[in-house]
Amino acid sequence: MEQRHALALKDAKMKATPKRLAILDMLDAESAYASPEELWKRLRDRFDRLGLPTVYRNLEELAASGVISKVIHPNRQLYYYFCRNREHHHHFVCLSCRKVEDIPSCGIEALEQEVSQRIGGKVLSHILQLNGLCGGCAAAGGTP
Amino acid sequence: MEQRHALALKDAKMKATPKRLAILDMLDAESAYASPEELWKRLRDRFDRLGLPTVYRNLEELAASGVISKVIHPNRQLYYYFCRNREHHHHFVCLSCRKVEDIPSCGIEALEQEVSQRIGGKVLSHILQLNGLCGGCAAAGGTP
DNA sequence: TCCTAAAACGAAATGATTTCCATTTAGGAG
DNA sequence: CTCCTAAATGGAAATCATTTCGTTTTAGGA
Repeated sequence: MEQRHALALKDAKMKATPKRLAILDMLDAESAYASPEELWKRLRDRFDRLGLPTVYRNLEELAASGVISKVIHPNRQLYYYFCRNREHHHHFVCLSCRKVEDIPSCGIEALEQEVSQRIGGKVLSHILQLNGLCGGCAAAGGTP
Repeated sequence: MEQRHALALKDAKMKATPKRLAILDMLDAESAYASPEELWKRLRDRFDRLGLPTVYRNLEELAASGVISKVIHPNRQLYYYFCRNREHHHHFVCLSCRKVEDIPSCGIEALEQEVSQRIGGKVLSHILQLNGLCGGCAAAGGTP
């Protein structure tokens, strides 16, 4: 697995430092999104020195390279998610337990086309995310 | 126009205070999204006293009532937009000049259905927004 | 093995947003 | 029209997630 991540970093032209790999590994081991501080707290005992800014920086760089994805959260804090799916897709995120599920197809390319034409401009990106409660949390009467 | 806004506030069970109405009027006069601080600066000369927290509070309450909408911005700051369109719809926002255009139909209801079924949970909300450059900004070589 | 650009440190700064509580006000009741 | 109360506001201060800074360390190609 580390090998896989090291290669992903090489593709992104980022150095495969131990801390960067550890961050990736930790995110990869979850099916939920995590905040920089949470990851930092969990990684601290694996390194005698690990700065919170390092975690922030790495997560941001990894997201910029497309290795991980950002989650849009109502509280507007930063959360990241490691996603094996390399195809263009979107996410359903559970606001209670933070589980993330892929939404494989979105018909947005067509919409982008149409909107570009109509406004005569250029669509650079789109945001599509479904928020809700996963099966378990809904059954348990969870709240966002 | 103020009458229209006062009614909208009554519908939302919010008092029609002068400042609240002024905030709504100012947003309504724009075809672009605005930040709390920008609105505050522009409204300050119309009131001898106007606190920035009041602007933040009002914008948040108005958005919660659905009278105005929030814009999701890459810089993660708060922006708001007044939208006459009372139907469910989404927005194209120009990252350069901040112009907002409606995207009338989204096929997301179907997607919500499908995802709810698949995960056995509940989709509470969805985010869909197209980011880009409007016709004018794209022609002028604008940057996000 | 060296060298250099990239990465990490951690203390400190930042700055948008929120909180607090005292004061004012809108608007329904009488 | 006048009262009354819940809602709204002011303004200073706090919050706190995130970023910056200058220095030190390190990965990895030469």
